[in-house]
Amino acid sequence: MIEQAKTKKVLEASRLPKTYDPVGTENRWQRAWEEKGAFEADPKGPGDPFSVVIPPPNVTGSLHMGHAFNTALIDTIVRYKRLQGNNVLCLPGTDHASIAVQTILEKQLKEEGLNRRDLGRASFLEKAWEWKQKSGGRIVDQLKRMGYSVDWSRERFTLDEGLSKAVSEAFVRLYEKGLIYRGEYLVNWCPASCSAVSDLEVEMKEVDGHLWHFRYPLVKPSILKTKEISYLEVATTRPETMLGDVAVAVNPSDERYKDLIGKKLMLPLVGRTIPIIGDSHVDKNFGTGCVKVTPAHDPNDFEIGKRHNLPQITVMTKKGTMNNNAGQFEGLDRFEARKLVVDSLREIGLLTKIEPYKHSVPFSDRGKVPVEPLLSTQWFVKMDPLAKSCSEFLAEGQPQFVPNRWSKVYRDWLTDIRDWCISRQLWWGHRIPAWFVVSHTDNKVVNETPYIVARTEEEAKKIAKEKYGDSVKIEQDEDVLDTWFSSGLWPFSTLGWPEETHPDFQRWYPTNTLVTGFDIIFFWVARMTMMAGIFTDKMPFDDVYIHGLVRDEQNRKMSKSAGNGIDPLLLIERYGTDALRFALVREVAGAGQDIRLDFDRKNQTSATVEASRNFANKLWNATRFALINLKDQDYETLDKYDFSQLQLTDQWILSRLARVNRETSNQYENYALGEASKGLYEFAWNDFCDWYLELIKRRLNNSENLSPKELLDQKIAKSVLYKVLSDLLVMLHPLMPHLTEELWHALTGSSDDQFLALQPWPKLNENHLNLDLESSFVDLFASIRLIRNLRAVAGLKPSQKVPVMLVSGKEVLKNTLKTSIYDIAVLAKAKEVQILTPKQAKSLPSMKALAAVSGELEVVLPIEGLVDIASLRSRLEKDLNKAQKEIASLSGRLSNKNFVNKAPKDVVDECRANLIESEAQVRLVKDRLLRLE
RNA sequence: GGGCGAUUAGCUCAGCGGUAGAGCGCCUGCCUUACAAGCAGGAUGUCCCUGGUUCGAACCCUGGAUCGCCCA
Repeated sequence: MIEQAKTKKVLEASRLPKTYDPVGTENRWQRAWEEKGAFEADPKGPGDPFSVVIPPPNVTGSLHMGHAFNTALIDTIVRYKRLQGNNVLCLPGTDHASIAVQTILEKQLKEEGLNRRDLGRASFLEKAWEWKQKSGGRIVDQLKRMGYSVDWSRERFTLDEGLSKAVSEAFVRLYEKGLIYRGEYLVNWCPASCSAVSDLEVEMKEVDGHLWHFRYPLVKPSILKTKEISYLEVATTRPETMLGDVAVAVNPSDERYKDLIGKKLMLPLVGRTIPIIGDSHVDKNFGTGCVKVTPAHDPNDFEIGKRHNLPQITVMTKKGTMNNNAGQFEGLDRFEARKLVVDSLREIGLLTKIEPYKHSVPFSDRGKVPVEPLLSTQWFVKMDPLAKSCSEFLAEGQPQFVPNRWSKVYRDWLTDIRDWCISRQLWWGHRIPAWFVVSHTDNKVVNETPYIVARTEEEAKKIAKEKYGDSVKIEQDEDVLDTWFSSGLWPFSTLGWPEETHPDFQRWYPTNTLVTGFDIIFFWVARMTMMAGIFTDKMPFDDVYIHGLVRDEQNRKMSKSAGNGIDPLLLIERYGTDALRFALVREVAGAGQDIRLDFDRKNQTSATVEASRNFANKLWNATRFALINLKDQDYETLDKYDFSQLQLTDQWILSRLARVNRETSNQYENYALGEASKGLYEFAWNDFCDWYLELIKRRLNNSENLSPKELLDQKIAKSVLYKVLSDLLVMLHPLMPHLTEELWHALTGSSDDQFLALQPWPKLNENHLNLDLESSFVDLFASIRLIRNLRAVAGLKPSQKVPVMLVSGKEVLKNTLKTSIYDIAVLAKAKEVQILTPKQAKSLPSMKALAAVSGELEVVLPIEGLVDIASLRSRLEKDLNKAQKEIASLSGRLSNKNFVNKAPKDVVDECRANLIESEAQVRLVKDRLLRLE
């Protein structure tokens, strides 16, 4: 019964359509994998653990090429490990993207004429969750369309309960270790999102600006070297900040000004008296050599201010408008104020010069507006101890970067690191687990208000009561944490941490490989290693595989704002997920390099992806061919036969198969995914389809009266065909999961609840490796090509069969040709094939036959009447020329004593052999040319 | 200013000490019952420039050019 059912299925499959239709197939398998929980991991399962956490995409996002690329790479590795029998966990999830989500929601509110404060925190968050439920699933669905073999039952979201608990736990522990502090510092303020951002979220951009020169009058004019000085001239790119100036600094070694140090200036427009100070950090050669000092609005000035104990005067609000310290400019936007300050200074004659000036301006990554350095009270993580621990791990090779050069980038960043501002003035995110004892400061939160850091409100309240009495009133900090704070915990928070006895954590932590782009090494990779170092005493992953960016067809970075993204879903619709995945992986060489994806915007086509789709179709048809021939189910496993019963052709393809098996698994293991895909492509298309399948067609031919020997031979061919194809499908599975799953089912007749994805990697049979045999097949193929080429030169019709004579004095070659005489006849469309020694050939009557020479093989097509003498001669002359050049080069090298003495023996031997061969060829070609006379 | 990467066929890229490769495109034939999304055959290169090391350099080392990225 079972046999019958199996047969029926295969028969159906043999009626596969001629072309592969990816979309339906892919959806079907994605559903099947998910429904059957094929990739759900079991911590008690067999095999060595192998775990990967995916870089959680932003919950607001939709699938772009970067995700597709990252997914293709991770999934290839993960599926390979599964085939290798590892106990694999690939854990998916998304992150909450504080700023991005909040920006979207506030925009929506604004359209209704509201802001978040009108709504209140609770209802704002309710709305945010609602929005997340609605749109957050999109990216997940799109990841599923990539065929991602992750464990969806373990999907996490950075704001879910467990991860939130991990975040408070991490915060509290860092605080208790003295690694988190709160204080008033100059931070990067993004006026667009009205929040502090970290240094990493600031992007320096070259901007065409101006350098404005102003005069600041001295309170009392001074005599310097008999010259009266009544003012100092300063130069600035940001005139509006002069309202907050508290000093002018000069270099103490600057002869022009050093005697003025300690004197006072009158700050124009404000009327404040400010000192002239000496600070060796001032660059004498920049501008006028006098620097206005605004500690509350410039990082360098902040440092100068600290060194000289200067006051900090903030002149702007958090919205980027001028505050009441700006006097008449209060209420103006900072850029409006800039204009008016300049105008005012011009009016009173203190503006002396405006020069065009190119300079770097910090922009907020998210808000896309210039960041304002602003004094503000924020929470910070002390980075030094964390970074130091990472550096120590790195010195021991942990983690291992692939390619290794990125470890230097990572290391350099760790060694020169500044503290991390982690508080954000937003609502969507992890609220900071700190409670202010507001009753202590008149029910207000001011810098002096004491606070309690605790895991929960109850815990905070308890501590507060103990310290401040029962009537104490506490209020939680309004702010949330940087999204990257929670992302930094991702590799262990997703596995159950802080509960370290969690089976997932026990089984799969630390994870094995992290796969991500170089653009987030600092943002994410380094944050994870730092957090893991302090909380788990381990690096969170062994290897970090760094990949590049996918660039557009003009090699530009794809970006939303430039609108040059190539939509992966469009390519999936058109060519299939497997084609896209294969195309992306195939472009990768080594790792870390950007790849360029070819794309025709007008027709929305991609030749690269199309080529991969064609490859998919090739496999589809190879399998169709197999199914048609295997429909009788009369093939066996190869161990049923004595290896010597197999034909050389079978032995050859099995040798190639074994070699590809070994090479491919090495490549997968070593992240050489591009190389693996190229190797499999070549094997599948060239060796298997172009040669092996063609070679066995003759044996598969079903004629009525086959001899027992022929029958056996046919059965063997079928068995080898089955073996090679089924192994190939397994090896290709990590790269083209859907197609191979489909074809494997068709080929093996496996039931629907069995998956190729869960099969073992084919066992490598070392005994099948036979390099000599492979090389003699290379000769055989070359001979066949030579005949085909001659046929083309002669303009023979494909249907026209002609006799062929192969002449060679080389025994090995002759033997190879002899055993394959029928194959040559079929593949080169020859009527009869004769293998002759040169002596035998000489004794034949001389004729103007079609002939060509390659090495020590001479091919003769004795078809006098049809020969186009001219084109034949030109071909032979070309060969002669080439061979003579070869001789010149080789004999040149061999006559060089240094070469013969110093080069390795095998190189010299090869050189000699080649020379002999070329000389033989020249003789043969010359002889042929003579016969054409 | 410091660092990194790239420069090889018309295009996209492999190769990284032993006579230059692939895919796409191009040219010529083919609907050869697995595949025209295919088959067979073919053409195409101062391997950016410059010195040097070496018997031998696309590959290693000097110096430079161009393009791109990161950090300040």
